[in-house]
Amino acid sequence: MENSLSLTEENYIKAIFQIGTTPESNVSTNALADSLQTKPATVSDMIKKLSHKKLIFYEKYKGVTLSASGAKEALKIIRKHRLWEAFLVNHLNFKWDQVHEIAEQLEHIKSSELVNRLDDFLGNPTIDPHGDPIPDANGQVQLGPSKLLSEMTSYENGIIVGVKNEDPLLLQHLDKINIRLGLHIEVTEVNDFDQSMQVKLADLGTLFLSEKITSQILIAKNL
Amino acid sequence: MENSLSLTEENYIKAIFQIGTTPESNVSTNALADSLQTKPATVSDMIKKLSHKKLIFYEKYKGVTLSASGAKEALKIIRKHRLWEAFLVNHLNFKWDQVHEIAEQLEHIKSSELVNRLDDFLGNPTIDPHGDPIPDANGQVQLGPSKLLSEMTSYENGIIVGVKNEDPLLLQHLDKINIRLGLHIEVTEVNDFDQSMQVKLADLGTLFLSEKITSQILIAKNL
DNA sequence: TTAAATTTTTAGACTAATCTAAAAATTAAT
DNA sequence: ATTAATTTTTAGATTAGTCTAAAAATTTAA
Repeated sequence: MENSLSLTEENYIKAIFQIGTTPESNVSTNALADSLQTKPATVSDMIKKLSHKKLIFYEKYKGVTLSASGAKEALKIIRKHRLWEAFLVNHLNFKWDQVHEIAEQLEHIKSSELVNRLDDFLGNPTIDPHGDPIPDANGQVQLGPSKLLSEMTSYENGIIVGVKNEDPLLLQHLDKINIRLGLHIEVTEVNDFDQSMQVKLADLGTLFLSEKITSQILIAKNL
Repeated sequence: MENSLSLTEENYIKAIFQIGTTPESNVSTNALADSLQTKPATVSDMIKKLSHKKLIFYEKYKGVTLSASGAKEALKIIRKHRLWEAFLVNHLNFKWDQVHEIAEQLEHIKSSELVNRLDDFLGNPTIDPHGDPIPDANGQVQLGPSKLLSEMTSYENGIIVGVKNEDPLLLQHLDKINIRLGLHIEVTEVNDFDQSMQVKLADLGTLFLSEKITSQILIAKNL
């Protein structure tokens, strides 16, 4: 139980969470160095440390992924960040573009009691001032209302949260083309004639989908 | 202008401010080590650093005193600490004995905009939940109502904030026995028969005062 | 007023987080 | 399928803050 993270460790965990488009996707050393404004060598060292603490999975030269406990920590930090942003905007009259930097500091304050009371004080909001969802005390995210993939246009993106229809033939087809719940998806192109789509799936590249399929897939806004 | 203090430096400055009963009194290395739960050797090193930054005055083997800029920093930290405590108790329903540890973290958040907006949000309180005064944005402390030294009883203490009477003979006498404004004073004993008092003055030791004198001296609660 | 006790400082070392420069592994390109 | 370019890791140093042990200065007490 004696495992409270340092400020630096928290920042690494959060960055890994935010860079990884899906929980499975590997985050590269360079991407992390860029995001944290530090050098790849530094990241390499820290990765070893976090890996040793079992917060991330790591294979040399292959990037990192959060473990279950790592993801839990990330969600706690994001929860705090977004609750504080809500406080700053809703009660201290900050503009929504002024709160990020301050919330970056406040997110590291350690006291679950404080976070939960703040949550209550704010009326248990589900989204922050930027519209991003606020994880609850258990790390659960209330995803926004989902819509059909077929209703989306180019450049829109989100994560796959469900299928409208349980037809085994459809589900088997989706399995075959590697579409599954939780995947990040972005619409690349929509064909005006038959509404077929070109989409990009995290880590799985480009795919063509007919309207018959896109009209069965539910998408929600990503974290 | 590039002189933002580290968390550790802030804690040293605050401890020096709080241990020194008066702005002039020297704070010893050991007292600081005790207060900060560290070792004298560590304090010795940090003292050199703070001295070099001109936040404190330091003479080897003679303890330290805050400089003007050091005192300003200390007041900023204390202001933040007490404002956050007020927020935690008045708006998040914490009990007054639960807020210190959390405020110890919150006091280090850097944003004067945040502090001032928080101050406004709280209605510009002048005391925190423990009755301690909250410095304003300029570091000015609104001292609580003063009372006569003659109205105090054993163990009560405070700082000398005024004299009721401007009689030169009285003032000269006070000068002679080293009593002056700003000094911390504690009542050691009160004589039931003639109301004369034994008092302890910061750094000046014990003194006997007749009721004629104690009834002229105004005391306010110390910081 | 000299000796003993205490306080403070110095010396040398350790850890966490960082850096630069160079080596090693992977990926891309001819 | 080699070579070139890129990415990642290692090696060796650096800084802030800390420690222990020992030396030096100050204070207290016989």
